[in-house]
Amino acid sequence: MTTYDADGITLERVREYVWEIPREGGMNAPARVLASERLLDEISQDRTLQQLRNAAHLPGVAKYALCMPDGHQGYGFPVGGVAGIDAEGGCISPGAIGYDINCGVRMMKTNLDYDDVRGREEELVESLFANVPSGLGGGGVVETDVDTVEEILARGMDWALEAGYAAEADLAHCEDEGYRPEADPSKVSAKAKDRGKNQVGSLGSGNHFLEVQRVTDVFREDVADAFGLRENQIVVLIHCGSRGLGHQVCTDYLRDIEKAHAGLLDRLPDKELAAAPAGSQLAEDYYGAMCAAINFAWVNRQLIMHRTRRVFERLFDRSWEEMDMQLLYDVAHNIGKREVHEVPVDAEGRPTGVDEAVDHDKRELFVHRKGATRAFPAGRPELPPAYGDVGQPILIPGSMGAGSYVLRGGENSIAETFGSTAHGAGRLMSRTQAKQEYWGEDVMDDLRDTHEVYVKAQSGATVAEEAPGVYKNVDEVVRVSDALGIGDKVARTFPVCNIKG
DNA sequence: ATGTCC
Repeated sequence: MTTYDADGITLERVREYVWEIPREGGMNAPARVLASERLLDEISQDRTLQQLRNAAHLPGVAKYALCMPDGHQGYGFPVGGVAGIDAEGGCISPGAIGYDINCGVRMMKTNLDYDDVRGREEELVESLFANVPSGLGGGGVVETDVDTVEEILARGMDWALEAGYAAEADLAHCEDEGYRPEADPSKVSAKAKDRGKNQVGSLGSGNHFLEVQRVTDVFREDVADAFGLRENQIVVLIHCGSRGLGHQVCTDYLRDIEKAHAGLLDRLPDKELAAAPAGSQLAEDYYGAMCAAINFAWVNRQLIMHRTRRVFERLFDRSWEEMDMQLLYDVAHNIGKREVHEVPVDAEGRPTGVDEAVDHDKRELFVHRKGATRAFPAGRPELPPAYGDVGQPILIPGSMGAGSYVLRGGENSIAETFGSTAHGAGRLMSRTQAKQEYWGEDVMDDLRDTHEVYVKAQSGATVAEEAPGVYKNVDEVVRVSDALGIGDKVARTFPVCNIKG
């Protein structure tokens, strides 16, 4: 058997690009890493593998805990981690969903070509930067009150439609139609709502951005046609989350769960994995609050897209409808969701690790995707009609120097990964290390001079933190996803201009 | 990711 040794953790090679940490000790299931050896070399440099092994200790983990090809260490649970956990006898863990609840990305199409924007990049980047709120702290497209925040939390994209910031088609092209009906705004703290009220329609900071891109390659012509993508087309990618509101929801519930379920926590290898048992009051309350923060993030991205349409209308002197600025899709990167999957079950019929299975059956799970994208294939009823025959669009932001990818949900994703794939290139180094290696102005000069990419940011430090060199090779991440049949390559894009916090 | 410690 081929094995891979990584500082105390031995992985067994199951087949090409599939590595397994066998079940041992307190693990409730094995763990799997989906990666090439080259990516595994990078993944094993930080605490990702330990965190993945720890995640397999969560009660009710079904089949195996997973790490996607872009995985790196996060708070308690890897970014790029996926766990399907029994929604009846298992648990829900905020750290396995992430602080930035429904951090995600959407792509808006246009009927413009690269030639239409060439020579006007600086005008475009200045206008976007002036009109789309970004950076740490407050300031959004809408600055509102707690009552309106509660409406947004309860109704998601439906609020944006009624308030005149969205078209019907925008709702249809979001995961879950931009609305989680289980949202319970009464379970979101006053402090979280207060942080959110002046951040509706704001990018934030860190790796969040708005990028105008051009399509450079099409790999699957039939799928690209169904998605409405073609070479040289201008598209806009928006990456951001639920800002201070979602962060506060995570903070609030981590604190409460640690206290109320200390017994469960004592049996876990890492305090950061704090989890609420399925069926407990805190599990229900956190789920309702998390769904509300998910709704908030969809509205956030919608308002940024709405403002982007206005900027394009002024610059190109046409209506957004005339420029066919339609939403391709909005995908969540950091969410937990009740989904039914076929899983191994034990003699009592409870979801279990793949080794202990006496049977397989459909069970409701809390699917935790943290830095991972849903990747449902053709035929799934959750997909919008336009994508029902080809699979859902998956958006994989790369870096400012490498470009990004559009994939489609692969045939094997349901069986292999609870219907999931990677969410980006994945960091290679910490933000602190990035700021030691790079200087923002130099990164911007280099991108402009060598790639004709125009960047404008609130802070030079943010540009240094997001320099192309801090990311893994996105081509390699996508190659593995495609080879495993969990997310198939459809098209590639390259930046034209980028604004960030 | 994040009013990067109430």
